Amino acid sequence: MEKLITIGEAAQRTGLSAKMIRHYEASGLLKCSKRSEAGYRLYDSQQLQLLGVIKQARKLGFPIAQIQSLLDLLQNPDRTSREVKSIAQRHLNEIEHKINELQQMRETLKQLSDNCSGDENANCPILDGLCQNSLK
Amino acid sequence: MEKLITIGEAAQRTGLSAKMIRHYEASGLLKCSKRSEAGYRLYDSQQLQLLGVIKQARKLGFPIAQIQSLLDLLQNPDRTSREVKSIAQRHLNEIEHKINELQQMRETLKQLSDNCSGDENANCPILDGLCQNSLK
DNA sequence: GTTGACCTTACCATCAAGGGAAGCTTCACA
DNA sequence: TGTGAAGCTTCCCTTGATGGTAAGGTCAAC
Repeated sequence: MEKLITIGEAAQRTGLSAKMIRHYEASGLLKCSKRSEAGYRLYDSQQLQLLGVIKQARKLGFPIAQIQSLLDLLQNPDRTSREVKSIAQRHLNEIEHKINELQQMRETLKQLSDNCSGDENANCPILDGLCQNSLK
Repeated sequence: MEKLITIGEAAQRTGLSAKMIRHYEASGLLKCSKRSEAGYRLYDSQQLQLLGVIKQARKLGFPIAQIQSLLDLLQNPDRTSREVKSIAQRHLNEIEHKINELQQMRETLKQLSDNCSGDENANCPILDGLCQNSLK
C-alpha cells in the first residue's frame, strides 16, 4: 500500500510551492493521477520523485518545454543519452549566450561608472555615455 | 522652425520599434507632446535624443523604472553625479548577481554533460544528476 | 480615386512565478 | 458536538519587455 501525500506535503518535501506544482500540472509537465473524495490532489512516491526532478531542472534554468522533454526521456527506457545530452547542450549554449550578453553590459557599464566621480558635481560621464548619439 | 518626425521615422532613427516607443510612452517614460491633426505622434529633435537615451539604457539592461530616474536626472540641472552613479551601481550589482547565478548553472550543467557519453546508451549521468534526491 | 504604406487604439500572448478571493474539507481541541 | 484554524479547490489578476494581430483612419503617389 503506497503512501499518498497532499500537495502541501509534496511542496514541503520538494521545495516547490503548491502554487507552482499546480502550475506545472496545468502546463502539462506532471498530471496528478489520484484525487481524494474531496478533490484533493494525492501524490505517490514516484510522482514526488518526478517533482524533485522538476525542481532540480528549474534550478539549472531549464525552461518548462525542455523539462517536458527531459521527463519524457527519463520515463522512456528506449532513450539514448545522446538525446538527453543534446537538450542539455542546447540549454548550456543558451546560458553561455546570456552570460556573454550580461558581461558585455557589465564591461560597458563599469567603464562609464569608473569614469564618474560620484560627487556633488552635475557633470556625469554615465549620462554622457547614454546620450552618445547612435541616431541614424 | 523645428523639424518634426512621425513615430516610424523616430523608430528608424533610434533603432527602437514604433511599438516600443508607444509602450514607453504608456509607461510614463516619455510623453509625446505634439500630435498632427490626424492624431499622429510628432517628435522633435530633443525627444528623439531622449528616445536614443532610452535605447542605450535598455541596451545596458536598465529596467524601465531606473531609466525613468535616469531621464529625470538627465533633465535636472541640479542633479549630482552621485545620484546617477548610485543607480548605475545598483544595476551593476544586479547584473553581477545574474552572472553569478548563470555561471553556477553553467558549472553544474557542464559537469553533468561532460560525464555523459552522448551515445546510444540509455544510461545517462545528466538524468541521474537531476534525480539526485534532494527531498526532505 | 485607388493602392499601399503608415498611423491609431485595443486586445492577446509570451514566461515563470506569485497574490488573493471565495468557498469547501479536514483535523485538533474544548 | 461544535468551532476555529489550517489546508485544499478553482479562477482571475499582476509582473516586465516585447511582439502579434485586428480593425480602422490618413496620406501620398501614380
